[in-house]
Amino acid sequence: MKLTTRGRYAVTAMLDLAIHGGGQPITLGDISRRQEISLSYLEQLFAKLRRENLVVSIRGPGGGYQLARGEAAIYVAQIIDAVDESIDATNCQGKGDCNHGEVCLTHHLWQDLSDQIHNFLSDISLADLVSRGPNDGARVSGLTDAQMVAVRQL
Amino acid sequence: MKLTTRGRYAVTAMLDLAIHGGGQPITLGDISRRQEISLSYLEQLFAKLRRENLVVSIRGPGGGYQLARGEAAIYVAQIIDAVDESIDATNCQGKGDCNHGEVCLTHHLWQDLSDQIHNFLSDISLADLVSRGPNDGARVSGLTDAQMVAVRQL
DNA sequence: TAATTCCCGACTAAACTACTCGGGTATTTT
DNA sequence: AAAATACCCGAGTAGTTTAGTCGGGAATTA
Repeated sequence: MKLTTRGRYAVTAMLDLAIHGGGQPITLGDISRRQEISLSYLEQLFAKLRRENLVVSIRGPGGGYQLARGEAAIYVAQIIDAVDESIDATNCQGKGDCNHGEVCLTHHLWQDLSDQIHNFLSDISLADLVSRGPNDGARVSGLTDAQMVAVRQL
Repeated sequence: MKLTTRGRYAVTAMLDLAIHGGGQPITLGDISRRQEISLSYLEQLFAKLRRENLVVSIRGPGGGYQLARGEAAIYVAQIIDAVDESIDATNCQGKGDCNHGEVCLTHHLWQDLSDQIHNFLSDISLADLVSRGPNDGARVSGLTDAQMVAVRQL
């Protein structure tokens, strides 16, 4: 799990698609203008998003991109994974052939930590982000109050 | 909040310090050997960790680094923040002077998302990571079972 | 005084980011 | 058919970041 500006661009673009695409295809030119991301860069990002079946493309005039499925079924983690190759956390490449046993200890701990962040982002959908609105704060919808309390205490 | 290999190095090194430093100072040479991170690179990381008061240094023979406080009071988010400059999520630099109102919408959404990840990592301490052990899995200690269930369902 | 260890700045190859450029190809409209 | 729209794709690239090296300090201990 890597978390960089590129992932943010992708999430932002997908969010734009979720907000402005009411069943109609949206051109990358529109997204480029609205979000101020270069068109060619968007093309590269959307090539990856398409490969991961997060969007579908329609060519020709009136074409553009659409979400491949409902915005409640597309999760932030999927978007970030699609555009950012994940980093290999172990330097023994998961073979477990570290010289001293304790080295892999920290490797696995980091792996677990990374997994937890991934799980966290795997449950925030585009629909969650859209429904939250721009102004108000730290609430992810789709959670019970009890869950929110637990997360806050985490 | 940025999440890169550099942050992983820092967390790994701090974890090494938590595990091997029983009140005694640990040299960067030891950490370098155990974790296979170059000494000079560690020096750069620890300069930042020291500036953020996460470690204290002792010079001269028998010297080294110690955690600045108990491992239960040092959190993963603090370590990552110390070594990785956080990215500015808005391209209007928080001034809110975006041309079209809807642009800042996605900016703030990302900001909130980033904050949530930060909060998440702000409550995992070195002690949590140490007590989990290397082999077994996805459990962060210090949580009740009810909280774990809630998090899993997130 | 010699060894150890932190401290610090300058430098660098390799990778990554965020683009540009120059072409395609599919589809629709005229 | 021709023109316009829009996706598709690879190559190149300036600037930044990563993960180091190198060389020299300064503090402390034996």
